[in-house]
Amino acid sequence: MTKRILIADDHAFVSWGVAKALSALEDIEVIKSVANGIEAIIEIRKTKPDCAILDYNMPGANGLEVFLESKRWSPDTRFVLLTGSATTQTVNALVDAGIHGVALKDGTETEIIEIVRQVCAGKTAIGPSARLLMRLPAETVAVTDRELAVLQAIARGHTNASAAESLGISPKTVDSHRTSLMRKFDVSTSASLLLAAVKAGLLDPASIR
Amino acid sequence: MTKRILIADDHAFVSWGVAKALSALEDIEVIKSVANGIEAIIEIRKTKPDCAILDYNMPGANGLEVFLESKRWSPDTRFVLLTGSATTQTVNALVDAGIHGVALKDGTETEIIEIVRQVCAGKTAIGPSARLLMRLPAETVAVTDRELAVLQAIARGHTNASAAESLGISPKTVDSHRTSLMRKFDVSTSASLLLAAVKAGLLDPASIR
DNA sequence: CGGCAATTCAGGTGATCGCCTGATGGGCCG
DNA sequence: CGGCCCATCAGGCGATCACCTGAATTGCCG
Repeated sequence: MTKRILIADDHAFVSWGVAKALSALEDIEVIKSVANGIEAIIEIRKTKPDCAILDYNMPGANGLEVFLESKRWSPDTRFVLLTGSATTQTVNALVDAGIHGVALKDGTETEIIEIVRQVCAGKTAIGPSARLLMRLPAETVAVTDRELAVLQAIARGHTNASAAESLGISPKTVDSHRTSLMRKFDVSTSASLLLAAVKAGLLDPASIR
Repeated sequence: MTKRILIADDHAFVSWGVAKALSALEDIEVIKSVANGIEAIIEIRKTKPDCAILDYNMPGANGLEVFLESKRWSPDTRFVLLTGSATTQTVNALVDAGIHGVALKDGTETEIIEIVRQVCAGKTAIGPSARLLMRLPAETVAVTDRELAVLQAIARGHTNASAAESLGISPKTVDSHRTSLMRKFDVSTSASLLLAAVKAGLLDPASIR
């Protein structure tokens, strides 16, 4: 029985290469390639493929969002994350959300093919390189909602006082959260706190402002 | 006459996909694929290909470093940058350095093929998407050597005083440079200064510490 | 129900920052 | 040679930060 596969990746080379690789297999047919998250959700809902290969970084919606939304509309579709820049947090979030397979783009082409096959066969498959990421000293800093809000306010250039105003709370509360964050990240200045947050994947420099 | 091409990319899918695409052409032969910068330099020096396709982000040495080093040993080789995450600064640096072609990975496969063909033919080719990047409001903030040193010190968590000590200058001098930087970046806190520097490509969060 | 964590806020203190003016010397360029 | 920029440093001042203790409220989980 031929498996119908959808590929969602905004990098033409990757989707093209993967499509070529998978098309060479007899029991697999690539029915669609899309280049952004929104389109991926729409197409998965419409075509209900047996398997969807998702990039994480896509315009419109990221891999996690596509996965969560799409599986509501196409519960029988199995999902493989194929990402180039995966952090421990990203992989963990995807696995926690129940994704069926994870592969990194720096793996070999046989690696992803094998993962897709296994996932299509109903198994769960985490690629060796992705598994390595998960084993890493989790370095997971638990940040609460309000702490994150304060973090983003500081990133926008706010002082304690102006951040307080924009969040509608007392400057002292902002101070509390900021101090708490600095303790968690083991830094002693707001400046290096931001850098640490960027490194931890909590802040995206490009998306501020 | 068949062109001998080398591909350097640490993403297996990309190098594999590009190799497949180029191999389909009659007058092109992919003689080698490498996955890191050091290996790229060695192989280019050894094989002296007609054309080398370089990723920017690679372990060992980045695309710019590979280009600068390799052209000394193989002056007749023509170089194409193929990158997924290009900033205005990156592209400009490469073009300034005299690279022959620039293509982004989010382009179509025909785009890169066309660029490689043109570069092999002796022309200079900048892909449409890369050209778009260069047209962007250059947003180039000129930073002096000492300012950059101060910036990195702050990024490492130093205060004015401790940064001064590590640089062997007066705290007041550090203060001057930091103030000057904040003026240039149009921010009013050290924290958002760091974020702005990251956005501008002057700091790499991953490489601090 | 009782502990626990998150969130909120207060008061206080010393260190540091952000920014100002102003000065000195070196290097480059027309 | 006279600007001009860079790097160096000084003094000073008000705002802000970094960090402390302590405390009230809420909601969740066992």
